[in-house]
Amino acid sequence: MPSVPGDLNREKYNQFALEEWVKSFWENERVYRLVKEKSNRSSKKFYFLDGPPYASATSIHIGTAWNKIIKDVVLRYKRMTGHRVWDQPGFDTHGLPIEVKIERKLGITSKKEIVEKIGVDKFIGECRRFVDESIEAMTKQFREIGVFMDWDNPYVTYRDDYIESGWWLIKKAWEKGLLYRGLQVHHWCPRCETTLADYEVSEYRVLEDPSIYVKFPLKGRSGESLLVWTTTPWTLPANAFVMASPTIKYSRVRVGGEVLIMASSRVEAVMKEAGVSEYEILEEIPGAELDGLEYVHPLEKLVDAQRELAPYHRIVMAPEAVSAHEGTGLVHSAPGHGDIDFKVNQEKVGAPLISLVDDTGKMSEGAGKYTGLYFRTEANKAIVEDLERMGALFHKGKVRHRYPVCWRCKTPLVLRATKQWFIRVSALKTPLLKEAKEIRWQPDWAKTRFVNLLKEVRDWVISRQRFWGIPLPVWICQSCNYTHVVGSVDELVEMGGKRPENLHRPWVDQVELKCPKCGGVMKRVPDVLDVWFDSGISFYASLGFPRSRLWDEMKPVDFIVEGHDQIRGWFFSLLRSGVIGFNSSPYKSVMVHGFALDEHGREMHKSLGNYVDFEELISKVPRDVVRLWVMQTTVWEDLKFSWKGLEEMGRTFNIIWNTFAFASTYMSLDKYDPTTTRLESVEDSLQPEDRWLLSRLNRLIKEYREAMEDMRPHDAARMIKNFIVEDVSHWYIRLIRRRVWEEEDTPSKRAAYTTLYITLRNWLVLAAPFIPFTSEYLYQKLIRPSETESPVSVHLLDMSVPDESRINDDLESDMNIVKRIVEAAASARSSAGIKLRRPVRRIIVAPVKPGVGDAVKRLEHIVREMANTKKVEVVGSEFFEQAKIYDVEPNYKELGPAFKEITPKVVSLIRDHSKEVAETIAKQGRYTASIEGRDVVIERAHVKLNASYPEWLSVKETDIALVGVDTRIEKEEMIEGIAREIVRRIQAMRKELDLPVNAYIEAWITGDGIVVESAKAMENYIANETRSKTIHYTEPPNEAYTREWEVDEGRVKIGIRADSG
RNA sequence: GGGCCCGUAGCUCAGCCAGGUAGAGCGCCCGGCUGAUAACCGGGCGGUCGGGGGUUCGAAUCCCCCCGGGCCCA
Repeated sequence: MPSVPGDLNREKYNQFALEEWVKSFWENERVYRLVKEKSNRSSKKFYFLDGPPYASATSIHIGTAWNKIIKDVVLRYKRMTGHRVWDQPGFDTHGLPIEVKIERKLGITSKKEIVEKIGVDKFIGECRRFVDESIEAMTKQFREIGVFMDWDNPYVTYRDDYIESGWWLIKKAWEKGLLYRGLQVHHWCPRCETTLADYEVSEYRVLEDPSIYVKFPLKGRSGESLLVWTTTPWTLPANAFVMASPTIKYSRVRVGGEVLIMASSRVEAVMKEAGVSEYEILEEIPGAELDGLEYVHPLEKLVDAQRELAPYHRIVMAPEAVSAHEGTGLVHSAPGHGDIDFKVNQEKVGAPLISLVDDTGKMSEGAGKYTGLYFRTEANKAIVEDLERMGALFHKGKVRHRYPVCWRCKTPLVLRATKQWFIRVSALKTPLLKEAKEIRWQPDWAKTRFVNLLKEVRDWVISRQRFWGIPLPVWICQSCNYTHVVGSVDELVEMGGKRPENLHRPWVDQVELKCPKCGGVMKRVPDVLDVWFDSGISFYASLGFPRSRLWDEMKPVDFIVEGHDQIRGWFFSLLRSGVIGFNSSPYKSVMVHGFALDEHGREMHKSLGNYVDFEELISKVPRDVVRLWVMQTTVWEDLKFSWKGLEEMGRTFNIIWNTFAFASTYMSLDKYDPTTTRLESVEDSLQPEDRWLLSRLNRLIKEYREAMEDMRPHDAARMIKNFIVEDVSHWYIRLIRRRVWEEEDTPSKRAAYTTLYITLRNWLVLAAPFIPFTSEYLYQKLIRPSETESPVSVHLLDMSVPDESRINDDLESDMNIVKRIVEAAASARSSAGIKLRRPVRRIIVAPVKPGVGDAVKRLEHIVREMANTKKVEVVGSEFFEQAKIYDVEPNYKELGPAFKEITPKVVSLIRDHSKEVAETIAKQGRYTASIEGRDVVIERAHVKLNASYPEWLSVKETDIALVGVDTRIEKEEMIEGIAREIVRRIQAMRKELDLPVNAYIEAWITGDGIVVESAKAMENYIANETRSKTIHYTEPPNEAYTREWEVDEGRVKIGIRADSG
């Protein structure tokens, strides 16, 4: 078997090039297919369902990339732990946003133009082409960042089989009595000519509207009117009644020759706004007394529809609709144009539901003289003019307020009553709640949010009056109105229809069925489904249910993960569909991720100029760097994008590379073969640091797996990063350097190699889900050449399993202590100005916490090596107490009152005997002396006591120990120190010459006496460290590479030359 | 207006669930180490833990209110 190669040593590190190499490697070796085949042979199923991104972009958002990276990490982990992973990606393809994009592209602005100018068939074709292009572009980018999913077989919601699966659920809802057609007030976009669901009404603009106060004369009370405020004059023609609150006080106010009724709390403000200063409050009356008062509508004669509404013109008690802080406390109600109006009418009035605005926003038949005028502009103007002319206007002003606009085309919306199709989700509240509570949520609060939403669940308007969507499969008989819901294409044929060439409009609209009741012609209702319906059925529709029975085998979905906006969105629509269709939740566990925001925590938008383009990102930052960086942020919290953060992560990759390059360099030099040197065979030679690293490794494997199982991938990501950087690179490799440099093939060196090799190999396996490119590369370069039997790709390995018997808490705790002692020693050396290169005689440790002394004794060799000391002494803290030098200064404030007139003499005494006084007070608390025959007792409080350590002892005090460095350098230490200075310089020169690490040289050393003397005394050491065959103490020849150096003790001239022999 | 989340050093973030002397990395300054070194080690500078109140011997952590940001709703 070949040994570990040294490729990584020779190669210059370039993460971009590395990833390109891996990309072609994966293609050439068909790695994804191999991974998939291995996974398919596993027995435990893992049904992952991809939340389909909306296919309307040519470039993905950073958040979308993060989303897929999370999924990829989880799926890779699951495959490596022996799961049969379902990894089909999906795309959401229908809906208004795409229609609007296509309209723009075609240069049209209305539904009418789609039908008459373009043709629905061509329009649908354009939508489909656009979607296909988007899918292709997005797929390319997902692949680019290393996402291993089945990209050749995504589920796509516009396909006929998917649509057919959708029909199945509508039919199911119908059979359960959950599907109904109803008249309800909803926001409507007059440009898109479709109804919008509540959640689609999400954008508001500040717009100017009229703010008018209208007089509604009371019946039978001449000169007395209700004062009504509105900002939507166009709704006045559809007025049915006026709402007031029984708990508000109202006033009869005399203005000029008439009396107006309004809320008492509003009189002052309204009069001020109207510019009326002369008015008189005649009487205050409780709101309840207004109940039932009848009025005459000022537009009654101009609007046909008012004939139907006139019988309902009275005051209705509706506190839920009335505010005492706005308007007049009397609210005009048009049940066909207001949500709350509709409700109050339904519950308390029962007036006919009349909307006087048509699909395109024009006043409809029934609006009398206003028919044909556009609601917010022309109609408003005409109505206000008429009111003014007939003296029904008390005041006319303007208001700027937030008004809802269409989320796609920004057209101001109109509230109107239309006939729509609903699913009675409100009837499913109990099962929805029950199912939601069975689901495992990460984090916990997502469940809280979800349950809160479910408690307020409302019926779902599923119909849209558009084209690019799943057609509503409802056919109605033109003669007898018999309604039938079709659940499949076969059923169409059974009902006498023809199989359409495509299930979209317009083809499906042409399918006519024969009425089973009367034999008449049945036609499809023209609506399509809300696009949220599409993704909500993906759990079974992506598997081809009900035509395929795969769903029965796979159910339920084991895992889904999306952003927290999807709690209300996809997580909810999936559950809703699951309960409608199968009476149960379709998924078992949910992970929620955050939003990708900009540096300042604001949303990234092209319009805000803070948008980071995906292509730009991966051209600047290597893929794995992006992956590990996004994965280390707490998954359910928002991700603040940061170029600086990415750059920092790039440096981590440099450390990873260096670590593997180190292993590659020395293992190859020593022809280390991991297949012949197993851990068991070096067991007896394992040093404490080796056992420590193996303990850390196995703890890592254990905790990593726990984090992954608990849906905390960010913890796992941080663990692998910290382990390789802190434990392996910063500590272990520093510890084993000496062992690795040994010339001979010692058991200790073998043990170090084996420990390091096992560690790096396992680390690659753990890292593989997160940084698939880098782990693959390092696996190919370091592991596979020697382990020739191992799989083609790192992604075909099984996830590491911890050997818990290797986890040693005591050893890890000892090592932690020793690390801190070494740190303290370094600090003490630093303050004494002694370089680490210079050996010191001894380091003295006085533990202040239990266990410290033992740890230092057990790992003494590490302290010696890392702190560069000949001896480590563990002593009691009295050592430092006794070594302390005390000094005092007189404290006049206390001395004066105590000693009065002899104070100056006491001060002199303290000054003259400061050392003695200080020490005595420090140890005994007081100092006694005699001044002019008088006994004097100097107390602790009489002086300022200072303690310090003597020159020869530099001390660092920590909470676990006092660590002292004996700074007295004898000749022996000096010689050794100088020798190390020389070695260090020869090494630097070797490197400058770019000599191979194992090349031999010849060296010349001349210079000041003590320097050369030291070199001679340490000749063996120097020769060994620098691979010098011979060392001459003469002037170097001309052909040698020569430099002059200065060390503390003098000058030295060094020459080196590669040894030819 | 409501539900949920976030706010810790100049920057990026741990720590909070299970209260016990405020941490890491980056950046800046000084020093050291170095044949894995664009690495690393020591020291220094840097904090009203968003603000206020409460519980407690003790609060970044638990409770209440407020401010700023996010998501979802009204």
